[in-house]
Amino acid sequence: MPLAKSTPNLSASGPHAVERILAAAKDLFAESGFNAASMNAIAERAGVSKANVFHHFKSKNSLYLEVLKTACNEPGQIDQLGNGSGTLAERLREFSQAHLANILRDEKISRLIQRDLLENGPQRGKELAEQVFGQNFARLVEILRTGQKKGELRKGVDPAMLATLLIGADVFFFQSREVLRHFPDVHFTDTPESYSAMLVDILLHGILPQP
Amino acid sequence: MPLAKSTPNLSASGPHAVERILAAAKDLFAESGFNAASMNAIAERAGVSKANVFHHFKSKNSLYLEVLKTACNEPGQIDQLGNGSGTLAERLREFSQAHLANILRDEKISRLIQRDLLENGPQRGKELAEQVFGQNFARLVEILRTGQKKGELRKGVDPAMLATLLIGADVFFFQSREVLRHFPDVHFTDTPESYSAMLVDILLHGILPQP
DNA sequence: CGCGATATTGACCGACCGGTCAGTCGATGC
DNA sequence: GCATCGACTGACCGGTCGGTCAATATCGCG
Repeated sequence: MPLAKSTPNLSASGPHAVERILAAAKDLFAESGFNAASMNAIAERAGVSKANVFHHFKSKNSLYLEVLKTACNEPGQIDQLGNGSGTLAERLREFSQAHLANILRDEKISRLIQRDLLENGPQRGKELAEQVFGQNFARLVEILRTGQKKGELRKGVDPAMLATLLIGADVFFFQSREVLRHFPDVHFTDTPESYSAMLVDILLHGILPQP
Repeated sequence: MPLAKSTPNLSASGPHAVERILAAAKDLFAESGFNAASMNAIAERAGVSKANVFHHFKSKNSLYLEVLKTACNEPGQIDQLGNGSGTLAERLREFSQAHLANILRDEKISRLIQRDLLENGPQRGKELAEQVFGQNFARLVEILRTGQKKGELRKGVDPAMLATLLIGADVFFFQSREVLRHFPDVHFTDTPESYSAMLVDILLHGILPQP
């Protein structure tokens, strides 16, 4: 047995108990939801006793909130908006691809948030809007708005609507892949890049002939 | 006490027990999900004993499946695609508005399906694709494809992608209203018609200036 | 009326839930 | 050596879960 500094835990390997509990809780909450993920299961996966979980977190709900908080602050959730150079078309393509890749990479966190919003309704919706998504959404809208003032964007387009469409298309792709996959006409479920590319192409040029 | 025909039930008023159980189960499953909706609560809301629920449905899961089946076959879920007259623009506008209105009107069913897909994953995704959404999606794609052959639609556009975008935008609006509502830049959360209108406008003409 | 079938019920079961509690263990400071 | 403290544990609590069962109420039918 290797000697970690002060060998604080004897049950399972790796990091300290609190981190293992948080990791196990994140997995189980994301897989099964709040109710279906039992404290017994979380403790077992973390390699500690259930009582120890309650020693570190005063209740199941506080553990859940802690998981949510740390999950939302993980690196990778902050979207690279690509404020930098390039035409609007290039930047949008870049953003859409990066955004969709983020969602797919942190699938657990995405499912966690999706579940939370579904179960906790409007009240949680406000919290998520203000504390998690608000800043990034506002930044995206601002970028689009300045692009519109510089003439890169049509006058009649509402920047907030365009931002909603960009994000919503990715979110819908994420959570409906398993349905879309079985439609014979759909060929992009396994290549998110091509989905992003087609999305931005339609948004840029529209669907009417003769641009 | 009024004399209904043959007065089959003495507990609660209205339709027979089975229908009341199905209605109560639909409500509770949609509100709370499969696990959180207890058979006790369903029986209580239906005005019967829990044992009676198990008399009519052999298990909680079979009751759930029955609810899903009847819910998906309810009138109003079959989208009016507006095969009829009018330009492509008019028909798309019509379809998008009707589709979004359908989702919002049958909110319980929409939440039910959303929950089911989230909890039962890929396996249920296949069932939903084949038995519930497949026909309507294929019809929408077919309409778009014929429109493309008649030159109403740009060549480079993938009809399946456009259909996904049309449906996905509405679904995302439905399930993210409570978040979007709290973004100061967003003004369309209370007027789905304007959302649909802006959506179709962007899809038709794109976002670049000078069409 | 009586009789079989069906609808309905309250009492009950084992399993599991979130949460508590008394107490053990090992490190630290004096 | 010894008191103290946080990490940790197994046993246990009241309560709820899905599901069962024997008994009763009500029905359609001859």
